[in-house]
Amino acid sequence: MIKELLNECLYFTSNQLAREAGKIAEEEFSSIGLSPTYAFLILVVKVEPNITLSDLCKILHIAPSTGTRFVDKLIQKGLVERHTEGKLAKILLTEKGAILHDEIQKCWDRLYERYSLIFGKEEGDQLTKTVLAASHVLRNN
Amino acid sequence: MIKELLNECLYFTSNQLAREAGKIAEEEFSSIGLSPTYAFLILVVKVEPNITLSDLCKILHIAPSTGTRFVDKLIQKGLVERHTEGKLAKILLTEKGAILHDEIQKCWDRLYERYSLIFGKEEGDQLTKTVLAASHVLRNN
DNA sequence: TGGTATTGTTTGTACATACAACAAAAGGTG
DNA sequence: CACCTTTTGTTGTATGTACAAACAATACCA
Repeated sequence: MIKELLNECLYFTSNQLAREAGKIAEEEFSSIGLSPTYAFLILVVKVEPNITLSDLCKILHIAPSTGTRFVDKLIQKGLVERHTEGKLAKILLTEKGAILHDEIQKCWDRLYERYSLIFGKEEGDQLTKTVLAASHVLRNN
Repeated sequence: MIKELLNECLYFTSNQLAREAGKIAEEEFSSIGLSPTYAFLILVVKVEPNITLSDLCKILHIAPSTGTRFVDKLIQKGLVERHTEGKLAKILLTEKGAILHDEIQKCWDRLYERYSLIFGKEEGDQLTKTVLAASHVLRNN
């Protein structure tokens, strides 16, 4: 059957996994009204204040244009600020962003627990490692 | 470091994997001017002519609205036809679509070979199985 | 028989994401 | 110093995808 054939395709299966994982992550982060990638962006900026846009994008594995758009939206929500210095755009949290950070951290912890509950902690960790390793292998062709 | 923490998050890693796998798939399918999911849609319709939209969506794991949009675009390209019967929308290939199907099949085979080359056949297959299983586990909570 | 519930599809709208083109600044080489 | 190249960021535009609402056809039930 065609369905089985599709299930042997990594493009197909990895997209499915990402979408399922995404649904759960969105659920967990919905309480703060941000989707997961935005939340992660704030986590990164909290740890690395004054980070440049390009470094931020590298860490989050998003394209620079995507990074600009995300920052724009978070500025609109009053959660981060952009300080342009020469050609560099440095990002940092506003007070409001700093306050929200704690909530985000909690969501993140809950998300991890939820995955652990579903897969079992050991296996969940193993899965994540496997998936990460695979994406690295692909990136380096 | 924050990067390591993100790498322990399944949402994050699975999205990365999907995007990397997607890049390669898009490369392979670019010769026919379709992105992978459209190509898969044609594969499915070839095997299951007169399939209903909803069955198609189930097999491809996309939302019905997405399916409608995809079919619209493929009709525009003259590759599939939609025959509405009562409340059912049945999809089938046009002649042009049928001709393209062979090319798509070849792209698909090449894609599989390419993943196999990168990961090794055994490990590639294993990875795909693991990823599929994980997405199933998530789907059933 | 008529009314309501269910199912299947489409449309409006929105979002995450990317690429290509551009602008602006920085750095290097003559 | 002046020019070219590289780096960094932003904007225009496009794509894949989804959700919710609207719509349409059918099924069920009193």
